[in-house]
Amino acid sequence: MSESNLKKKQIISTAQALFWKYGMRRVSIEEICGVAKVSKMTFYKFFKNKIELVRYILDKIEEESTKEYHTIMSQDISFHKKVLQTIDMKMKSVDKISSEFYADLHQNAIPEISEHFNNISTRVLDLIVDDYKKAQGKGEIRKDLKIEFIIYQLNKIFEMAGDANLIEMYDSPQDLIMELTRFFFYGILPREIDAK
Amino acid sequence: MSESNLKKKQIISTAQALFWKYGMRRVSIEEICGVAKVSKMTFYKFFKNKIELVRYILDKIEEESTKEYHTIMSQDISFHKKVLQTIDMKMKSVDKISSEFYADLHQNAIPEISEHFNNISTRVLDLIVDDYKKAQGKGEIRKDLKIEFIIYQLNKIFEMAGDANLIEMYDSPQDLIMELTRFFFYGILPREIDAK
DNA sequence: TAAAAAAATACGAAAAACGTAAAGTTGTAT
DNA sequence: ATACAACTTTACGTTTTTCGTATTTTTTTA
Repeated sequence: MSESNLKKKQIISTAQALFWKYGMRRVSIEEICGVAKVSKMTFYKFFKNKIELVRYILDKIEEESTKEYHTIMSQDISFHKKVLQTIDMKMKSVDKISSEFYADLHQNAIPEISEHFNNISTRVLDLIVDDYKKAQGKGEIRKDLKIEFIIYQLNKIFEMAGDANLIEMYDSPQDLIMELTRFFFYGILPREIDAK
Repeated sequence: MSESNLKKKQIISTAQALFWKYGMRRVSIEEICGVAKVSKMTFYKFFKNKIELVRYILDKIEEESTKEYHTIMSQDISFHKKVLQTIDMKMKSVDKISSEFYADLHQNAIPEISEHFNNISTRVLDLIVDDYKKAQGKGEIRKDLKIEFIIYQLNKIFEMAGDANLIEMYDSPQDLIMELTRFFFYGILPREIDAK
């Protein structure tokens, strides 16, 4: 009973990571099992097939992402800190939206799933965009930046934070995340403080 | 004779794009033909099989990337401008190194090809890293940034510039590229100039 | 309009992925 | 020690995908 949930979680998290990168069409059940170190039989103990697995993952994402988002944004702290918290929180869980997964859901069109996915992502994104636009209005974000662009960059951070090629450049994944975060805020140019 | 080369180029560039995103294992010949709008027979007119295609692409990359790089860096202009030129030039051709393609070459290990690829990428990267470190020494880049991180971010720019989801946020791909470039240099925070 | 190039169709063979069954392993609680 | 549950391993037949080629039809170009 304690074990069975662990295996299920292994399946889900690796499937999520693989789907994210490659879309679901390109990822086989056998590959998921291989990476998750779970036998095929165990997979079929939990999920009828790949589509059921995707449905499950999407449901999970919907629940988590809306809950997480509201927790962060309802706090009474600066926008800058909220962004940092967003990054920190998302870092712990696997991220929600990837362009590959997204594209696959759109193109392959298992109608029920692709519709479900659209509902989730648009709802969540609308919330975020709204808050960021307010922050931009207050001068907390460069005015000549498109907010949608920022959201996109935020998502990219999580992709990159999981990139093995990048991780191995640093002593720890945490160091990489800090670098990514600083880059997100400041770009590559020296800041006035540094130049001093 | 004029047409045949065009078809070949279509095959190569789409294959390159697909391999880049998904690695070669996940991309079938039929898929390449479909996207490139070329019949399968035409494919086999030019290449014996997938491996031969990959070999051809790698050879092409080696030649192009070293040549391009030297052209840019031998000029007598500021580092900042060289970076802009690098971005501009790479933008025109498909980029060289992608993490997926890279990972696939490493793992699947068709030994001859994977070795060849390693030689190319390390040689090119060493050149770039060297120049960027010099620039950092001169204070043209924030000192607390790892140079390898910058190279990685540069590569990401080209990935993102081809992302359909991002492109459709902007009036033109050029606008997107400019946004990406500004983000690369300045991050999201307001600059002193703007704040004024 | 004839020749060349490419596409479309069709096909058998090979490989990969699917889904299930049965037997073997491991850990664990009694 | 034993019985039980979770999981793995092995094996297998089926379906799907991909491969590579042959043949016919369409398009291009000279």
